[in-house]
Amino acid sequence: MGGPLKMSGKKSPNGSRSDQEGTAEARRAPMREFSRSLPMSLLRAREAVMRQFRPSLRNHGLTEQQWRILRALTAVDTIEVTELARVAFLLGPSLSRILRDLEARDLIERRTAKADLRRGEVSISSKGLKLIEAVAPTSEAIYAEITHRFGARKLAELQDMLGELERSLAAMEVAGEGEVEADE
Amino acid sequence: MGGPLKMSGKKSPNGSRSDQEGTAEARRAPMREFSRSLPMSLLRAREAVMRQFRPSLRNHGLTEQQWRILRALTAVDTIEVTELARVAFLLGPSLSRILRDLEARDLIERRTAKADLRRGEVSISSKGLKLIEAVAPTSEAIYAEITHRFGARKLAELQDMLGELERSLAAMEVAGEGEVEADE
DNA sequence: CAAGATAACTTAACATGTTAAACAAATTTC
DNA sequence: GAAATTTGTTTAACATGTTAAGTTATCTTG
Repeated sequence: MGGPLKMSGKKSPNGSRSDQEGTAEARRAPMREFSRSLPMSLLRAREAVMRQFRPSLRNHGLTEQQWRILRALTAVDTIEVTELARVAFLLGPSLSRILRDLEARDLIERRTAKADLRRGEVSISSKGLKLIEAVAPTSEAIYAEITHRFGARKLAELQDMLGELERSLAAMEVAGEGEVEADE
Repeated sequence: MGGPLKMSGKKSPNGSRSDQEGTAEARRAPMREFSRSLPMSLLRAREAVMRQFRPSLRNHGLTEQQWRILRALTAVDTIEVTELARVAFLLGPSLSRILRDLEARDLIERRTAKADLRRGEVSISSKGLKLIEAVAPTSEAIYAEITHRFGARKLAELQDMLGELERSLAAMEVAGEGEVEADE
């Protein structure tokens, strides 16, 4: 996304452009700057990784998000919907739909908290656990292969940087550019 | 995703809910391993970045993908649909729908190639260009702020690593775990 | 050149992303 | 303690992700 923009028209990225690029620079190396933007880099990298996992998940009838939820549930006894949304990194509405489906497939169980009737408590079912156990070996193998190819050291370093990036932006308040609409 | 799994001790999912502390390891550090997986790290990092841009885009009536397309179009005179899908990193069906919408809003122009009637050639309209120019300043400011907060040096380093990760996985053939279905 | 195979899109169908609104249960206020 | 507000979750509505199938045009072969 927001990579440095150069409005079409005059493009003098750096002086001394003696090549015959003229207006055709685009044809030569299309989208150089654009494809290098941080959001695009992150998107492509993630897709490259997920592309490895999706086929295996699909063979077990799971989407990436469904897997994230079941995977998260294996680490806890029960968990509240909101907390589950946080750890599985899903928005409420998506989670709500997926839980409905997973419950219908008997992969999870659900009840309402007695202390607070608004809250729902979710846990994985034995059937869901079996499914996870069936998928896990392949997933682990793929993850190991990725680690091997990229290098364990570098992988750790990358994840450190990603975490740092997150923290760097956590405090950055999002400016909606106008549209302030007087508080009420 | 596929981070090393640890099937936390069998937690008798159904019935016998008496031991409310049994496998408490979970309560202690929920989702430590899971949240550290590479796909989750990439997803969270990207979301942290995009969260900064979305409000501004939204104020201009653009989604992230629509912006990507228009942004890509500013760098070329015209481009074929397939090539556009590649640079904007969108799947054909998504692109097809979005182009239909952008054309209806007169933000892009479209014609079929005379040499090959299957191919569609797309270009940005003057209206689309004006829109881009209206959004660009804010986007650039946000990108600059991100660069400043995280550090230009580190940002470049991060993008290098992401590119390397992509290349590492490019050749890794995706194993669908069985399901070989005899070739036809 | 006509049938078969490819290629470039587009449609279809289902799942999720994203924002807004609805709802019901708790909490706060006056 | 009832009205107003907040909180936890779900619905709704629209846009995109993802895979499969459909369409039309081009290329390959025999």
